[in-house]
Amino acid sequence: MPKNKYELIYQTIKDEILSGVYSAGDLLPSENEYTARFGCTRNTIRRALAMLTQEGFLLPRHGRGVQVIWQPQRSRSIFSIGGIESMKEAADRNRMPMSTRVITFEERICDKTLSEKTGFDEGSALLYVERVRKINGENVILDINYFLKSEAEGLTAEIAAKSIYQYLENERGLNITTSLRRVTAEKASRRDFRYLDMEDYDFLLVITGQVFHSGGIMFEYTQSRHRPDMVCFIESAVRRSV
Amino acid sequence: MPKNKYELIYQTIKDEILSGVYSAGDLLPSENEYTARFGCTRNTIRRALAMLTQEGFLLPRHGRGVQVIWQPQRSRSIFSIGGIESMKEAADRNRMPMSTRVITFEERICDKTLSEKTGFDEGSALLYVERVRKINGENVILDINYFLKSEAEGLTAEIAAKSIYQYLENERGLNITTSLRRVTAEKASRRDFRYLDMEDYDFLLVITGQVFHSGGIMFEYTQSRHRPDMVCFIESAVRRSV
DNA sequence: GCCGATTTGTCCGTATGTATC
DNA sequence: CGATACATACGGACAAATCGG
Repeated sequence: MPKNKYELIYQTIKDEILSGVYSAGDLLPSENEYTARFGCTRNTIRRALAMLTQEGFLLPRHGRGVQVIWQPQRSRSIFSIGGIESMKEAADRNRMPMSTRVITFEERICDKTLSEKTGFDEGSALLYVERVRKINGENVILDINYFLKSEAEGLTAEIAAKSIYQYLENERGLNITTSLRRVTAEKASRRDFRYLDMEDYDFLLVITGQVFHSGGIMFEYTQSRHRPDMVCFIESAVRRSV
Repeated sequence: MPKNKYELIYQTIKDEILSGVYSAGDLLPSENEYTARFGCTRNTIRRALAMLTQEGFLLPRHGRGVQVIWQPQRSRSIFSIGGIESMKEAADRNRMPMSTRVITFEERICDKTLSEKTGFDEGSALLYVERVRKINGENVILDINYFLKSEAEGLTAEIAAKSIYQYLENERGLNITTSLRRVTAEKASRRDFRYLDMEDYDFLLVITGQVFHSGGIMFEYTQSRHRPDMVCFIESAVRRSV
């Protein structure tokens, strides 16, 4: 349940777009019409519309109106990398049956090499977790995570099999905020072949990232290794003045 | 040269972060201090800071301040996929010598298969362009573009060798606005092997996208095929309420 | 081509809420 | 508890692009 007005408006309009109230190419009602409908100022409407624009749903045009964009690919998407979303949330969102198997759950101390790779301080106590994601009966994703142990206290292999984010947010009250992500393609390792159903692929789409919580410290380094036919999306890209 | 106040402030603060005026973990001056410095309202400051947050430079925390985030990966980055940027712009930004060779430049009519793949209407006249990007002496990127011919009138192979975006924006007055992008890993095709220096790789990182201009119509379908060691970035990802 | 209405874009000033210290 | 700092929201003004008459 959205608490803020702009979130409510954002969700309402987004639902209307997704349910097909407007078709592609249509102009949305004007901002002034929305202010009347939602009983707020243009600023608040504009904030909600800006979020939808950022996600690639809308194309606002000066003097004309705001157009809904046709998006052939969105329907086929499974995981988006524009937002932070746990695997469980993504699977739920797409109504896909997904199961998780924890293959490693152990403590590690951050050495120099690992520190340079992950950004954790040398000597930090970390939790190392490897999980295999099975979707539609196939093992297609290998997730590798390093958590800062001091921040993820109480995390167990049982919880990791369900949803770590849900535990951290609901039980521990952590607030996941922001992350940086890097996308690469990599040759599959022996470990990838061992745990994933690679079919005839010998490479992977790898998404690496750092996650910060609202306490301000980086508490997770994550790597998600996807079989290439598991497509990932950036919801939108916006051109800045150059 | 930024025309708007918020762009100027955004650039100024961004430059300060990049030049190391603040180090990682530091708190930025408060919004009120910035309003005094730039002579504007908090709204305008907040807009500039929001852009930097979106790009992953900042972590604002309620009641505390705005922290600069440490980013080990950014320094090694070449191309970002959070924004729309021409290859030439990215190369310039990173001060890397890049050259472009046009290997195909021809007209095609959109058939049913192509229409489903690209989203162009069946029967549309398209311009098909293939270009190889050489960076540091190596052919590492194969760019494949379909332009809507009616919108890219006057485009020539000579222009394609320099910068298509520059031509479209400056000469034709088109305004590139928004796009949707998809990231996959793909097996290299014979064409990839033929034109790229693949070393011992046999797969590519592929970024596919649709580009709209301010006229509201999709006028470009683009595919950028990168040798895997050419890393790409998403500048940031933000967690929404779930 | 001009004018006025509409619509989005930018910016201002202010008030209040809420988390942190 | 008060001071500070970010978060949300209000209301208004003017600019700039578009469109119909």
